[in-house]
Amino acid sequence: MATELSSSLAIPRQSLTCAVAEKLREQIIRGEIPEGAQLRQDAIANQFQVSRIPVREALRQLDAEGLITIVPNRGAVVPALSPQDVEELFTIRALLEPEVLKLSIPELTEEDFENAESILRNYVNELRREQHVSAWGRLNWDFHSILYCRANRPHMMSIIRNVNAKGERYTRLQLYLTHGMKRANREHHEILELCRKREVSGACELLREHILYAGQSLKEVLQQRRTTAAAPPRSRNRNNSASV
Amino acid sequence: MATELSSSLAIPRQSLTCAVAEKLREQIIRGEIPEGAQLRQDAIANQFQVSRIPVREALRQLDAEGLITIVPNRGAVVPALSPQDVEELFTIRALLEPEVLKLSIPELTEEDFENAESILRNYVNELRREQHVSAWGRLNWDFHSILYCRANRPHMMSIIRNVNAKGERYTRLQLYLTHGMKRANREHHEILELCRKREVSGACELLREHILYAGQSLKEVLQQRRTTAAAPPRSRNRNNSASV
DNA sequence: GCGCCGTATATTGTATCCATAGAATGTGCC
DNA sequence: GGCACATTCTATGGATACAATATACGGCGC
Repeated sequence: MATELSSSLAIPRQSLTCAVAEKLREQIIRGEIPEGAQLRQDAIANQFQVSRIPVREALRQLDAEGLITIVPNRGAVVPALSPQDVEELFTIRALLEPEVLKLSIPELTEEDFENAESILRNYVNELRREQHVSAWGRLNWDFHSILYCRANRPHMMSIIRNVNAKGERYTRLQLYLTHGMKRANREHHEILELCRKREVSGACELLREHILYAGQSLKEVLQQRRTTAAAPPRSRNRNNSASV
Repeated sequence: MATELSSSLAIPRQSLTCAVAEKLREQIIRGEIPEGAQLRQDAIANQFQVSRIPVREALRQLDAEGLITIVPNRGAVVPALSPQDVEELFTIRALLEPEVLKLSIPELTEEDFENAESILRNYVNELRREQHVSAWGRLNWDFHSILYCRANRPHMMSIIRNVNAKGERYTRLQLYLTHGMKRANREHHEILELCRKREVSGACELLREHILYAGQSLKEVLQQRRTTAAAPPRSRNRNNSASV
C-alpha cells in the first residue's frame, strides 16, 4: 500500500536525510526508542553508517514534526506525553478525521473497499500473535488512511498523519492493555460497512465515537499507570512493560 | 512584541538554525520571498553570515512545516498554492479555531480582552497607511491567537499557527485586494464583544463564518487572478506589489 | 554535607573537499 | 534550420576535520 517504489519509473532516490528521518520516525513510533530516550548524533550516525550531517538534518525535521524535542545544547529526546497531551491528540483526530471521511466516502471505489478489507483480515491474523504489537499500529493507520484517501485533501491528510504518528505509541498501548483490539476490529468492520452503503453521517459519527472511545480509555490507562508509578516503590516489581 | 530578549532571565539563546529558520519563515510569510522563488543555500548563508549547515537544517525544518518544498538535488522553493489548497487551509482553520475558541472563552481574562482591543486599535491605525500591508497579517494572527491562548491546547495551537503561516501570504492578499480589512475589523470587534459576554456558541459561529468568508472570497480572487494571469499580458503594469 | 572548580562529553558551528544530478550550453548530424 | 547528443557548469548532498561552547559529572576543599 505504501510501497510506491513499485512503479519502476520515477525513482527520485530520496536523500540520506529523508531515509534517516524515516527510519528514526519508525523506530520512535514502534516504541523501539522509548520515551525520554536521548538521541545521540554519533550513535545514530554510526548505526546507519552515515556522517552526522544527514542525522542532524533528520533530527531537525522530526523536531518540526513534533516527534522529538530538541533542547538547545542538550540534544534531542523523545518526549513523554501527558494524559492531557494524549487526550488532545485524540480530540484533534476526532475533529479532523470524520470531516475527511465525509468528503471521501462518495469517491471511494470498490478497490478501496477490498484493500480495506484485506487490511482487516491481516488485523485479525496479527491479533492472534501478540508478539507483533508494533504491526497493529501500522495496520490501524493503513485502514484509516485508505478510507480517507479519496477526499483529496493533502494538507488535512498531512496533519492527520502527523497527529497519528505522535499518538501511535499510545494507540498500541491502548490496543494492548485494554484488550481494545477486538472492539477496534468490530468498529472497523462496522465503519467499513457504513462506507460501503455510503451512509455518510452514520459512518462519520461512528468513526468519531471510535476515536474518542480509544482516546478516553487510553487516557484512563495512562492516568492509572501514572499514579501507580508515582506510588512508593512497593516491593512489587511487576512485570512492567515500561520499556515497551 | 516578539522581543523576548528583554527579559533578563530564561535566555536559552536559540541556535543559529532556529534563528535562520525564523528569519526565513518571516520573509516567506511576508511575501518578501515570492512564490516559486528558489532558496539558494549559499545565498542565504551569505545573507546571514553563517555557514551552510545551519541553513540546510533550517530549510529541512521549514520543509517539515510545509512552508517550503525541497526537491531532491534541486533545492528548496516556495510553493505556489492553488485555489484548492487555499480553500483547504481555510477549511481547516474553520474547523479547528472555533473549537479552540470554545474552550478558551470561559478562561479569558480582562487582561486578554484589553490586549485584544489594543491590537484592534493598531489594526485601525495600520488600515490608514496601506504601505504596511505585511503588518496586517501579523496583527490578524496576534488577535486570533490571544483569543485562543486560554484553551491550553498546545498541539492544536501548533497546528493552527502552522496553517495560518502557510496561508498568511494569501490572507494579506485578501485583505488588500478585496478591501476586506473593514469587514474583518468589524467582525473582529463583534467576535471580541461576544467573547466578553461569554456567549460561546455565538462567538464560535461568527468566527467560523469569519474564516470561511475570508477563504471563499480569497479563493475567488485567486481564480480570477489566475485566469487574468493566463490571459495575454496587457499593458497594465499596475503599482504591483508582486515583489513585496 | 555543601558549594565550587575542572574535566569529559555532546552539541553547535565552521571550513574544506568531493561526488553527482540537472540544467545550460555547444556541437554535429540529418 | 531543427533536433539529438555530448560537454560543461552550477548547486546540492554528503564526508571529514576541527574549533567553540554548554552541560553533566566527579572531586576537592571548606
